[in-house]
Amino acid sequence: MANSIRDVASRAQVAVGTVSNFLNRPDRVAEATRKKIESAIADLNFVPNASARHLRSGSSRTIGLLVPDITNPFFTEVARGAGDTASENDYTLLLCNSDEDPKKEERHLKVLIEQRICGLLITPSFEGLAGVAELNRRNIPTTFIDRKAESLEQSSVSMDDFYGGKSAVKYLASLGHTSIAWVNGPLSIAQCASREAGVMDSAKEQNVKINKFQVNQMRSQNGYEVAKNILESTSQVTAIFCANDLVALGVLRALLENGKKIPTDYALIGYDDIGFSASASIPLTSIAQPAYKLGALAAQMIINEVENGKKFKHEQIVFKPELVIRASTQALRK
Amino acid sequence: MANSIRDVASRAQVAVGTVSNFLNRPDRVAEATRKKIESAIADLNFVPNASARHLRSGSSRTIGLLVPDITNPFFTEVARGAGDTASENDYTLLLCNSDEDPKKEERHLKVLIEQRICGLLITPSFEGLAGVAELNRRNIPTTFIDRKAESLEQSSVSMDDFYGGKSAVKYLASLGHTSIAWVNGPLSIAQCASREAGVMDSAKEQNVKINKFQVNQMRSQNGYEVAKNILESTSQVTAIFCANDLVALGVLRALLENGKKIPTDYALIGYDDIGFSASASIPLTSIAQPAYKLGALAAQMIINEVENGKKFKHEQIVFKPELVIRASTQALRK
DNA sequence: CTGTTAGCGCCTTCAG
DNA sequence: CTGAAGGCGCTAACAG
Repeated sequence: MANSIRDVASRAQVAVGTVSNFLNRPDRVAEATRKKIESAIADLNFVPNASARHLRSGSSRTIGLLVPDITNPFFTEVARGAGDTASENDYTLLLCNSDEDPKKEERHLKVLIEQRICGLLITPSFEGLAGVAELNRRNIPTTFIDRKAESLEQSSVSMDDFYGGKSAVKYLASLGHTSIAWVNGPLSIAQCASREAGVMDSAKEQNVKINKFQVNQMRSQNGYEVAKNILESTSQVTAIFCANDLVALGVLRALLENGKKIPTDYALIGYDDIGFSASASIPLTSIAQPAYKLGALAAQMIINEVENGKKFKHEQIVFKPELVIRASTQALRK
Repeated sequence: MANSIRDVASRAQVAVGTVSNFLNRPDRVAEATRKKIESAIADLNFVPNASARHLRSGSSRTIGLLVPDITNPFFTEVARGAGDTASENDYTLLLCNSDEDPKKEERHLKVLIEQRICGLLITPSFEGLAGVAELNRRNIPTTFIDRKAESLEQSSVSMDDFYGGKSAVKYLASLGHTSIAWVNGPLSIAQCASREAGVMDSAKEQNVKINKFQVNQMRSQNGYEVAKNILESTSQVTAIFCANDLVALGVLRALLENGKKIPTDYALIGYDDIGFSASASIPLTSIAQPAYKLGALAAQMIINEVENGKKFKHEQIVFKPELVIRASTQALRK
């Protein structure tokens, strides 16, 4: 068993309480004592036991982050941001991946409760998760990432998806495209629904025709598969807008395999601007979302909430995504 | 404060010990009592406190996973594998990303010790990390992932990098290539060194000429930048082998931008076979490593070690990577 | 099969 | 500024 605060105390010839003070409020202990304790700690290789600390103090200094797909670079960036911020504030981040599976999500939530996390960061992928309601009941602060909170009792850091959908279509219209394929994920995902609303709104404004296509999961393979449908569809689509980059990359691959030229035959736009999009063989035009920043800010907000308790004011922060133009789009040639 | 085992006991009209038994050895409690306890737990929404449990039992049922770059899909797959296995065995996985920064790595190691992890999974990116030695001193089992342990006192799950390097060159030689660019990362990384040894060995056997190029970090951008050097080099290289897929994807982009055709002008091979390689616009031939399996197996092994203590036999498991042929390579046309 | 009890390591009053 | 004592929630004997 590892050394405890008591071993340190006896070796430094002081009381345990003094060692505890040294650890938590060093200013309250005299210079001389401090030195004795320091060397005792070094000699014994003492590292405080987090469980004991949590148990006694009532605060775990641990925040949970639950993402639907750690395989998606967007979320790994979110996780990096949240992790770095947590570290800087001496919090531990517990990262859980639900793989878009509600069962796994619930299970992770249970573990997080067992760990008595003091705050949760989550990108909810399903409506009305029992687990999230549970967190609420327990008064564990929760902030949404990439999804606006409906309630003012809760913080969120999200993106303006309506605006994102709208600006992609607007941009394509400005290039002369009048018939656009829109490849979306399930409308049950709030982000997808908002982007679609933006798309349709802009289409109306710009007098552009939208052909809707749908994928069940927003992964590359799904994009690859749906591309067939686009190619076979009778309408003469000249541009394709996908609800995320993974899907767009899959579509891109399918198009190229079918001998299509990008951006000549089709203009292609993705969403998220993950790193791979810039380095794709045909660099992808995309709607950029500051993933790292979302994670970092969300972590900072929840830490503030945890530390300031009732004084804390909930905020719903919404960023505007940004169109990043690369080689996969160009003006329509008649 | 949340409900405790005591609240459950009093509501169910039993002793705390019985509730504890119910939680940990349900078979020792009678059917009737069990039901009473179950409903009390449900009524009170009781969830045991992990910290208290750990403190008392001496085991945290938490394993740490420290990776050098969570942004690399290879490692996110490793993490998925380890996380799933941990979950299945009722362990918690604490995932830490060092971003290839020794300082961050040491800091995370400290946190992991505070958490009293019962085992560590790590892909060491630097030699002689103080933190790892520290873990040893504390008798915390450590298993290496993707890196063979030198000591028989330690387990590891790794890949045969020599074989991987060798088989890529052999394959290219079989296609008729006699002059190959080999783009490697720092030789201080054990994997890179072994792959290079394999490359050189095979080159000698096959009578193939190797042109070495080097990147400082194994990311896409680095590959993109090094491609210039390859194009400008005087030797008439016809094939390029990169030490990982990220680098290869960067090279690919640079080549295409310079009007080169793949695989006609250059055959290109990567390493790792990350998901994006299959969906790259020119699907990449690659040396596949079963990342998910590495993570899952390593987690299983460390759990066995934790649970079987001294009886446990350390193993150094080495997988052979597999050549996956896709569109980026073809026989050399004279 | 169930109840009682003594801590696990630490923090926090509260006296000195 | 330092020291003694109580207890956070739980588990593991042990006694009944």
